[in-house]
Amino acid sequence: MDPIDRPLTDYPRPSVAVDTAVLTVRGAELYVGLVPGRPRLPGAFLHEGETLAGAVRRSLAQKAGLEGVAPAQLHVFDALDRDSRGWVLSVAHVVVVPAESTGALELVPTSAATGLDFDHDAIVEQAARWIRDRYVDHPDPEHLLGPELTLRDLRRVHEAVHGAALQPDTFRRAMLPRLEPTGQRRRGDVGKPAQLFRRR
Amino acid sequence: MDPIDRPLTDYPRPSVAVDTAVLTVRGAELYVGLVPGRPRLPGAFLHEGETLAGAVRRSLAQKAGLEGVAPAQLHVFDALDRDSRGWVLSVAHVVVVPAESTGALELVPTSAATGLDFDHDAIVEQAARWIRDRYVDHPDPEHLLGPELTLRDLRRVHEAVHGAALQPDTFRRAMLPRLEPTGQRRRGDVGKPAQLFRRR
DNA sequence: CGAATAGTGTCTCTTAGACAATATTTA
DNA sequence: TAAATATTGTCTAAGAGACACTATTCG
Repeated sequence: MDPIDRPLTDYPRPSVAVDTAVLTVRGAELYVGLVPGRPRLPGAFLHEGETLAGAVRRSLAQKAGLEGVAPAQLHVFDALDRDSRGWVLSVAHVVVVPAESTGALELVPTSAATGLDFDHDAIVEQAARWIRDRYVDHPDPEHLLGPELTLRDLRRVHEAVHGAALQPDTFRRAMLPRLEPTGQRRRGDVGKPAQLFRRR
Repeated sequence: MDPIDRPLTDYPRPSVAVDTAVLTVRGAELYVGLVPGRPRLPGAFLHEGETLAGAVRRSLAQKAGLEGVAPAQLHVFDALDRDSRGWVLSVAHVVVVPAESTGALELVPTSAATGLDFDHDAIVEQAARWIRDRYVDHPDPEHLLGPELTLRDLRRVHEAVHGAALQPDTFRRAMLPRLEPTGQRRRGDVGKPAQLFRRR
């Protein structure tokens, strides 16, 4: 009999956890949310009848009061000694939320999120790389901004995600083909009012 | 007590499997290796005390006689109904081997590898995307070719991976900065002998 | 008006892509 | 010599990046 067709009960099974890097942009920096008072990302064990994304949503709802997130998978961490309590695989996830919606999490700049429990340093690093890749080609794929945005708003987000200053004129020309002008302008600030755009 | 700190025994655990797309290039096409006589990728259940990469290596050694591969993770498939035998997560992997080293696997062009068991169609698709991304910027990151190669060899590989013809001159100029000339030429074929290069 | 921000013109440099020409081998 | 392949020259078009200039608002 082919091994893959043997009954499932023949095998001891690992515990499977999810751990999630909740990312957001505030000011000019990329932040990650930690469990209040602890140097670790929010996580939970996968329950029977639940998907991985479901476990992520449950853990974020419980630990941070966050609802309606869309988790993306990063990597499975499987080092045999990664958890002193036993055999635990962790499926790392990333979730991106607007700055107002970080719930009870403690925000720390990703660059300062080191010395975390388990292999959570590596998860933060992978999550930062993941969001950087996402924002190379698209204006705001994770909806960090509301539906109407100016090029300045957008550039601030990209600068925080990218971790470097961007030239306003080059950035504008790169993003314009992917934006829809609303015909409106944002008034009230000093300076020439900026056009408002929608994501295309 | 924080849920993540409860004893592990409180939770029912899933079975965890690995399933691997073994990719290679033969002629002008990208192939994937299937279990002989079955419409599925080689796979196995994760055993206690074993890493995921270890399980991949074990399954490929057992089912195909393949040794010394370096598996890369793609994605965890976790649909609740993906396996009729019960609760099974599958961690999809990809492995790239030279055309001579495909062991006992049955090679099928990736474009023709549809209608496979479980969610293996999706794994093949992701594996093909993965290798395409790997070969965009590097001459031969997965060592599909031997240590000494001509630009023609390299272009054939890229054409197979990319699934499209490439211009010899443009390709040459794109790859040259990433290659080390050996000073040797390959003789014996018709036409001007081509320079031999090494990966830099 | 002056400061601040938005937006455009334009120049340079690099690169991709294509076509053509030259170079060197085998049969 | 003819056919085949390697390699280089060169032109064009597109795009990134930088700098300077103009436009429009608030205080």
